Amino acid sequence: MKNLFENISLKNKEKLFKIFRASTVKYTKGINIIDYMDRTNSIGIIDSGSIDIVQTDYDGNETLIDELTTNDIFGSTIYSIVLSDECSIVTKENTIVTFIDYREIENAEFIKSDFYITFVQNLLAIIFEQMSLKNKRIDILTKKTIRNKLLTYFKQLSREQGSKSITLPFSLTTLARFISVDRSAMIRELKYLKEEGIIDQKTKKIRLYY
Amino acid sequence: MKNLFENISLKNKEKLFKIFRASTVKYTKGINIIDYMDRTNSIGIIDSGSIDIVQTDYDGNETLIDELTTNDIFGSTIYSIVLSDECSIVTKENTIVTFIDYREIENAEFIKSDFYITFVQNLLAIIFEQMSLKNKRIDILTKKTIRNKLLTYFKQLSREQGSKSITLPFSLTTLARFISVDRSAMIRELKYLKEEGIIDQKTKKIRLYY
DNA sequence: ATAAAAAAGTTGCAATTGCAACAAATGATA
DNA sequence: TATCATTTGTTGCAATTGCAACTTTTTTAT
Repeated sequence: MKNLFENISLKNKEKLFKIFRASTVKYTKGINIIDYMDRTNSIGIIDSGSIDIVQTDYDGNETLIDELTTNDIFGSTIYSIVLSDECSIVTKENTIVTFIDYREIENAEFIKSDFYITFVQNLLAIIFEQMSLKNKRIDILTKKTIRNKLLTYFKQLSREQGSKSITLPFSLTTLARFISVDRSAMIRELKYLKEEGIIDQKTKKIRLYY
Repeated sequence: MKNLFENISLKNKEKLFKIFRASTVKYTKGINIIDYMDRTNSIGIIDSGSIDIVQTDYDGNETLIDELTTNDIFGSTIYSIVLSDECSIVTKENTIVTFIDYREIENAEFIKSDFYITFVQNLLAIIFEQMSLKNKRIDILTKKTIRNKLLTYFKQLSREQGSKSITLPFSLTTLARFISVDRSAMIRELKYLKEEGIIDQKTKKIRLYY
């Protein structure tokens, strides 16, 4: 997967940091990043680690909006909800984030230098990748039954991993949150799929017979 | 909303078209675009009109993957499913699409010219907008009840339109597809929300009391 | 190695939803 | 303005799902 500063020398990376008023920040586990960032014009790119985007309702209920990992992007431009008060961005582990000031993409002084163009192209590539991920998730979420959500997800993984035998990239608990269904209901549905001989499953190892 | 060729002169637009091997194509209603496009390296941007992205299963079932309108972007880079055989892109009305060869973003000869940079920035702005839309839709789709899906969507609209009195941008039938629930069940839920005094609704006009 | 924490798996039950099959209202078109 | 098409609205019913309240297994940390 592409890195934001791929093919850019350390020296030029430093220049870019100046242009974009960028900063790289290390957070420990359980920090609410939003307290530390300029809410309006920054986008953050995760260099390593992972974060949750959590929305808290008026009555205290917490909804997991998104879980982000390496190379994922967040910021008010992308998550319009972040602008609102109810939202928090919490690190799940030690996490390194690079913030850039989005406005500077439009008025940088080094705009015609090679490294600037490389940077914008890297950013574009990352965002395309992100778009693809979002579309895949929407493809799953629009399915009306847990069964179809699971089968859609498995098919995606099967295509990516090039095999009918796939390995889940995360726990079943996380999968349930990803496809936004009740965990116990999801495991029940997995049981049915096994009983009907449509799949074989043992924790994260799944074989598809369809 | 930004246009891909905003602030670019007609002359430079033509140059960009050459660089990106771009072409603008007009389709009449009901055409499957995918038959006409380079499947692997093009992205299409809708200048006007609208299209459906439809997936056809082995047993002939059609699933609406997405409905795209002006400035929406599609292509194998974004919709990985498009690569697969089961997917078709069908115009819903007379539609104008601009195709660009994505690879050329990386090796264009006019890479340091102003119009090239303007173009890439326009593209970036459109994609950020798209990302935001996708995130909003995911925010809705991850809610577990029709009621919460509706209320989440209404809240989004309310924020956008800056009022507790909102107007749906499309029909209730389309809304049901957008939030991916059964239409009759959705209308039933709207009825309950009205009975409980949480909203007022009459076709596309909705007033929020929460 | 063992305690603690997280994940996996089960089940009963009530609530929600999708589906089917309608009727009524609204909009478009010739 | 008559007709056709689309959208809106209704309801019964069966299937699916979420929720709660567990037990068991696996993983992590000291």
